[in-house]
Amino acid sequence: MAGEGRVEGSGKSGQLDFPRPLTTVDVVIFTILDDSLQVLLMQRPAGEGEPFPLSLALPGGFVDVTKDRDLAACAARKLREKTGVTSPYLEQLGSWGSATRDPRGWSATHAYFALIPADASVLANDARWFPIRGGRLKDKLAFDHGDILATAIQRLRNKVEYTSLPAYLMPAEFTLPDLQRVYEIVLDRPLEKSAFRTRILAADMIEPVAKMRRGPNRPAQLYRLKKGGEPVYFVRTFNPPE
Amino acid sequence: MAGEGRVEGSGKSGQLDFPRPLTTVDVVIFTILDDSLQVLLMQRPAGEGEPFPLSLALPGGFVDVTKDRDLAACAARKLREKTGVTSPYLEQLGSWGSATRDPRGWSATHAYFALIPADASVLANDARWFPIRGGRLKDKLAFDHGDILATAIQRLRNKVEYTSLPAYLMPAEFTLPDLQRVYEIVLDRPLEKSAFRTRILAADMIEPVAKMRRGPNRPAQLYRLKKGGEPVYFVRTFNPPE
DNA sequence: GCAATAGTGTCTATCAGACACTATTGC
DNA sequence: GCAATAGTGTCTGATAGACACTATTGC
Repeated sequence: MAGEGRVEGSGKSGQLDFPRPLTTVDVVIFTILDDSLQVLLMQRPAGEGEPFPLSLALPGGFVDVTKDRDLAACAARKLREKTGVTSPYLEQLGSWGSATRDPRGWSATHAYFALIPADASVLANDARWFPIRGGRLKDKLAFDHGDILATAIQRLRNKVEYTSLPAYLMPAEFTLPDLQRVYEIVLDRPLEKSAFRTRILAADMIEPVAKMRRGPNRPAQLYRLKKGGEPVYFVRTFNPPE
Repeated sequence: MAGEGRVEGSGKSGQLDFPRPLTTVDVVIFTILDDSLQVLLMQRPAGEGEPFPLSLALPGGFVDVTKDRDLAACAARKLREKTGVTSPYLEQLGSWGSATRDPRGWSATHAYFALIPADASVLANDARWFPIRGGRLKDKLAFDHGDILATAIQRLRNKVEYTSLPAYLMPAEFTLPDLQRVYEIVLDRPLEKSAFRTRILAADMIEPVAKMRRGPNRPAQLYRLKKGGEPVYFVRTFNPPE
């Protein structure tokens, strides 16, 4: 079998002379597009010996020990290569490793999840957005990427209940109803306008700009994210369960 | 230098013919002992070529691709080898990987954290409990284990605000004041007795056993964890911040 | 004026915090 | 009775939910 993963004997130290698992990084990249939550997926290559040829998969790949200083840099590089985005919200999601998840051998992936505004990205040729409907993706994914994506969706939904994360999905300027709509898309349920506004404004995370969005109705105040970038944690979730 | 980490050429597939990072798993094991939160640490071996000889470190080590089916099994094995505990609360904490964290080369560790009752453990010879005072450990640790431990403490404290995690630190039978004391130790602040009892009982996570703890005062009802094992999430944290 | 959306106010329910109060044991 | 700890009740404050109400635009 190809790629046994035993390191070259070092002579001196027997310590390191044993098979090493493969090490990869995958990134779950979310955005809001067409009024729904979408995730960036790629098609696997079709080359000889490639696992899951032509299947859909999360963007990711092997850690390059010559290019990547650390795991977060590796994830940021993959995000940049696929979307051109350089300063996203990027959070570690967890790691998945087992003897069987990759047919090439024992492998472990470090998964990250990123939130970006759709209008800030220029996609690579082999990458496309796929909508998440009803909290799930229709397509099957390569490896255990379906599990990783499900975990990412769950983490996102959970955090949206009590944090300002959706702010990172917004364009530079947005209105409060825009932001509420994004919360509702991610949570897949309507929120109370009054409670929503009170909470967001109390959190002191956004500031008004001297512009209004005009339309066929009353104009809405435009806001932008305050500097700082740290997500805000609310003290209560939006809805007591049941 | 020893342990370059380049895999043996496979001939067929050039894909896998590049250096692989080292892959390890470390476990942050907490318990309550002597009325304080404690973490299990080991002394690093002193052998030739060993990094951080004789320093304190988290229990952990390389993934054994022949013994470990997956990362969680590897973490459970290390916990079992050091404490004898077989069914702890075990949660993934995150992963740390960089070119510089291990002098032997690019390495990535998958960190877990475990909660066990002190009375259920029989420590390995080279392992000892170390108290965490004021939310920190006095000693410096090997590698980046200080960072990992700090993250684990923060995660534990954060989750204790709104979950039933401390229940996994308790012996089989305990009273409500016992449990409250453990919450207070982890959070390092006193809690209101009345609110605490209301919340815990409403969470339906423990059940009374037909016994009381007697002492030089009013006896206290003994409880045990209900079957199921899943931690309970409360809808509000204990204390609104400030 | 009317439709449409932005934004506010008012009432209620829930639950943590504070704290006083009662209960049950050993001595 | 007294000390000590277990356990309960009562009031207040913060905030989400529900929902009605006002505000400002285009047509």
